[in-house]
Amino acid sequence: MDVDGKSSSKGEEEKKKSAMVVILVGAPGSGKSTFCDRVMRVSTRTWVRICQDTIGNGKAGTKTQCLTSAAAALKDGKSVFIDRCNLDREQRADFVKLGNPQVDMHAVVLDLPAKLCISRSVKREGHEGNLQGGRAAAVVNRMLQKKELPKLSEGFSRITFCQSESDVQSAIDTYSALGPQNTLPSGSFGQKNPDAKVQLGIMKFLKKVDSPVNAVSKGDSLKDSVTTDKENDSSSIGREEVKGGEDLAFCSLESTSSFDNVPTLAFPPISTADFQFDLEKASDIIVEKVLEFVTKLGNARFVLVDLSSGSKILSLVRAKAGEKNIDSGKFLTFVGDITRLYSGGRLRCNVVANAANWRLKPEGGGVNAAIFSAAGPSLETATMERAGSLAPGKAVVVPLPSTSPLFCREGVTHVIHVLGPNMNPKRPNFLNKDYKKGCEVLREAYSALFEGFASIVKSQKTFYEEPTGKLGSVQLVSPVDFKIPRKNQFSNADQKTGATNGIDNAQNEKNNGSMSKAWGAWAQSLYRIATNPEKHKNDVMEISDDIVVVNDLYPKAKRHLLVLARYEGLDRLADVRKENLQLLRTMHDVGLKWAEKYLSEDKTLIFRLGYHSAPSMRQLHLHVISQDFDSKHLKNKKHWNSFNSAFFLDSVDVMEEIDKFGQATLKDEDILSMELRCHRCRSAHPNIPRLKSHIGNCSAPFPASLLQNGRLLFATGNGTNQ
DNA sequence: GTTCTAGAAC
DNA sequence: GTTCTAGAAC
Repeated sequence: MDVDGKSSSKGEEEKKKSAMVVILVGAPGSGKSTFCDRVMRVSTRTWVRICQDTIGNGKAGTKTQCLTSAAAALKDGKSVFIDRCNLDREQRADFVKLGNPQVDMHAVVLDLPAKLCISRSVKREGHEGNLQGGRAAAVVNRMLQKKELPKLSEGFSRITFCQSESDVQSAIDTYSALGPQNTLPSGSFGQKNPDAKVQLGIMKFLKKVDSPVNAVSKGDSLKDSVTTDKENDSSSIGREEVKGGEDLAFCSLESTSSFDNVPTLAFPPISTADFQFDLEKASDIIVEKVLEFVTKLGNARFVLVDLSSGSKILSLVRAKAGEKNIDSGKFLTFVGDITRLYSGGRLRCNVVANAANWRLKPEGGGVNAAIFSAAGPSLETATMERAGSLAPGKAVVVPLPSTSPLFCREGVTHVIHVLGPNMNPKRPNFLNKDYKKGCEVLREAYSALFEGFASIVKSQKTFYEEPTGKLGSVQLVSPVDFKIPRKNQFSNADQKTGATNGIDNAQNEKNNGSMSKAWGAWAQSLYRIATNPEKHKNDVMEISDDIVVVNDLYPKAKRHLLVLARYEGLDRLADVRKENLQLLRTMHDVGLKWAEKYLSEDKTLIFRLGYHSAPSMRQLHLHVISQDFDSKHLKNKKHWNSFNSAFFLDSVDVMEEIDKFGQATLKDEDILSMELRCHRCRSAHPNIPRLKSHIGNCSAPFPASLLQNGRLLFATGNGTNQ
């Protein structure tokens, strides 16, 4: 195609305008080629992947060859991926020069853990760059040492940082969704602030913005929504930032305002749309209930959201809230798409309410369909794990999986499904104009919704509050309420009716039900101790608001104790997110304290603190276990390997991983059937009795990896040369 | 998580 | 014959 002529046609002008260069930045094994492949497989845009490893007739070529090919592809109006490491500024500079006012210059940084890149590089066969085997580790390490993360000032209009697999996935989604004419907002997205003193869970998701294709009009969300001074402030800041561009482009703006860290519930008006509930009555109830809970909850915000800018219910509520003098910093009304509050409106809401249907299914339209669609299929799965259906007036809290786009993009950690009364004869549970009953149910629904939100706020207390420091004062066996009180579902069946806290019982039942990963009755004992430690006075060694310490009932070593987390919903490590980091630190500190106590009593002991990748017993628990494994209860392969394979995750590593990536990498249960190896000298043994007799005698030093980073604890003066 | 036990491995 | 594992039941 000849595009050399200056007088290009209008069509070509358009085409050229939307071309872009995406420079991948990442070590070997970071997934650059996969990234390109996956985007190119589904994209409707024409992409050319320039790969230095293959550009020389299938073999490695030169940088100049890459530049020439890239320039040629751009001339053709094609978009280009530069698939080479590009780890330092100098390497990138020549490619950045390919950009011009018609060509967007982007960088996508695959900044994944070195460990992961190395293991991928080592494993891969037939890799185009032929970087395989043991050499890979050295190469990757060397390259990462001179890594220089790209900056907008190098000439990029957009940089996307990916620091976890889920970051990579959302970047792939973003680029895949780009049609031939679409552009992406400018700015730097996804880079975590390395200097942040307190790592807040919400930070993870802030700076990712989807392709604007489906974005709601920013004008609407910013202009019409504002009812409070604070909101006015933040929106005017927002508008300044976006001047000159249609899309939001917050360039690595990490807000330090405490306002952004206030737990916030976004909720749609319940029952007023399809369920045809009277707007006057509904607005009275909303204001009444908000007033009640604003007072109750203290540090939390409520946002009533409606999509249409002329929303009658919103203006009614606004007027009535004004009359009642509701603190405008705690309650606001907002016009916009409830599934895009952050990306579309700069409003951070960690909890979103869904006007659900009784089946808790995505079907129908309105808010329900929109939320299920925006959250992706994982919401449906997570919902079904909690409840199968919902009665009018009830709510169910569903933690949103971190893979959900609503989590990644909008920062939503929980969805609360709520079902209100129905005044529409064509819908189930029609109340036939019975507004006495209707108002009752609507009040109940808002109470249930706000109680659900309150329970989340409470469970994330450590996240929203300043860390309170070490657990100095240990309470000895005094009754302490569980973080989220709930009925004892195991012993008292007739309590199942009449939800005392308004939250539908279905969510409790399902926790324990027949879902894929259900906990058997035998797996509940730790959960029960964490819930009611005062009922287990004989077993409990320490209680605080956050933890309970017990001896393992079947210790697998001379000393083996468990630090239980007293948080509802944290059944195992898989449930742990960044907002629980402080809890992990507390558990670790408590574990250390006990290990030190025992070390002072017996200097031959060595301790290790860690978690099982997939525990058998419900309720997050930290094992504090001495490394003698001298116990009659250690009987089989599973016992041994659960403490002496990668299945056992050291507490120090878990905390680091949660801090960096927001979740821990868990090992599959398969590795529990691995061969039996001594944890010191790594010798293999045919069966448990032979292994046990070996470890009774083996005094070889521990493997180097265990001697690092404080994974093993020795008595002071006992050195680390064990 | 443990206990029990059939049957494989020795 | 004895030892040991692994799967089912709880």
